[in-house]
Amino acid sequence: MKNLSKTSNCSACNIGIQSLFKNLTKEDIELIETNRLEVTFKPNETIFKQGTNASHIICLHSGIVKIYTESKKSNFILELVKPVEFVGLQSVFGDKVFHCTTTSIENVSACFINIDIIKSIISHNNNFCIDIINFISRKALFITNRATNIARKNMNGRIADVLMYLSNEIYNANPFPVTISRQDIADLTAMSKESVIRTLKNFKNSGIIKEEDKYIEILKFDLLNQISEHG
Amino acid sequence: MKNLSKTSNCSACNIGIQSLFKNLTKEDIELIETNRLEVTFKPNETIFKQGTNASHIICLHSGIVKIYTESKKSNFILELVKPVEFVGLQSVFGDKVFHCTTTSIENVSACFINIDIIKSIISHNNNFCIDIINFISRKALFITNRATNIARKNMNGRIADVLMYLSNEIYNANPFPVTISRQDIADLTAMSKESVIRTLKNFKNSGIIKEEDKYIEILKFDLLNQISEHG
DNA sequence: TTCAAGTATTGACATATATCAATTAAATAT
DNA sequence: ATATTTAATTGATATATGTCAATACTTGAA
Repeated sequence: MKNLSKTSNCSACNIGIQSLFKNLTKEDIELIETNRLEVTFKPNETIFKQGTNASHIICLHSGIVKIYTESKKSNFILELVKPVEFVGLQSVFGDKVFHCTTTSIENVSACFINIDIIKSIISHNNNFCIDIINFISRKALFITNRATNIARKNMNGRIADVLMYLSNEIYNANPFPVTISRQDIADLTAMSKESVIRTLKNFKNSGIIKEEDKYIEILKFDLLNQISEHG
Repeated sequence: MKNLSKTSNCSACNIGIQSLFKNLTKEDIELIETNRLEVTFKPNETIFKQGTNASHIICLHSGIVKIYTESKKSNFILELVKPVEFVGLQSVFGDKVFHCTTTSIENVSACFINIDIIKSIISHNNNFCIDIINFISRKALFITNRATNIARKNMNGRIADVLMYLSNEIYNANPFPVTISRQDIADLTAMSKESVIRTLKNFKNSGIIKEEDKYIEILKFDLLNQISEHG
């Protein structure tokens, strides 16, 4: 974890209509700009640790992170997050303690923003407030879907889900680079890594996917969708 | 589903420091008061249906409801909700469509509040806004824990969890009345109902719980906790 | 280039959990 | 009170998934 001089600015991050910053005033942005802390991480470094005080959120600037709950036995990855996106809001507002650990999967750069700054903007900027409500609501629905799919689907269905998730929502590519490990996929699907490997092998043998040079390509999207639905 | 004349008022519901109404002005409460629709349900009636438009939230006034995702194969109950509590906020703000079905378990009375009313209050009452952020954040963390526990624990652990959940958070009693079916417990724990029955039987035989006249009593709380942690 | 350490793969086997069918008990309607 | 439906229980069996141990493959360090 290395603290660098600022290589970016908030306005540059504030892209796309879905940004949480879209209703900030110039002064709000300035406030964040002067109070943020830009930090870089190499792969596999801990950004937030489950159980610690939630005093900051991050704005993920580059690189993918995983968010997971830890235990002695195993980890369960709730979601992968790609830039530009915020991490930690639920914990900050829900319990002041992080319920999950956040770890870099690739080289990551992120801005730490003290929660008091966010709260002070919330207290006078109503539109920002509404944006946060929408953001956290969408997170809640996402986790609802995750819970349901884990509870209901068999291994084939869960692997089908994770493949589409990686292609459609995380890497936005097909073929997509496999920068996560088999263990990560296991932790995403609540399976053992051996079962992940076997299921992927079956999918390859059935011509549903292809893997080459650390890239996976989805060949039969419809079939994958069907497997996701019916196991 | 029967539409009654109003038998309650919002101020009476607005009890306890954790209420979502605690920062509403007199005028805000009045606005809700005049626009709410009080409705009663017998057991097993649908209040919100998954997939339909999320135009209202409810304030649950009496009786317990279950919130679950449906599919051909099976249902997965995300949570039980007891009064006084709000239902539907995540869906309203996250996607405008209900991701879950809400069904009465007992006799239920609830007020339907149009989302436009809520939004109009949000737009001028910043403290209410913050209360909603906190509320939805806590929901998100709750589901996070549910997902994690389902993903990680074996049948014994999941049944231990559900027993403590019912006693500590839903019925607030020990012994507590079993107003939900074995199938409901199965849908809460992502198990088959036969496995639920067998696991409960084991717990009874081990003297961990006792069941009499539709009441379950937890006898060995520490042991149950241990089972929840270590399977 | 070789070595060491981690990661991926495979096969054999154990086990947890679901499914199916039959029976009993409880709730509801007639 | 009796019949009918629904829910709970039980046992036998099938199946999905995990575990363990051995081997191969990558990757980065020396």
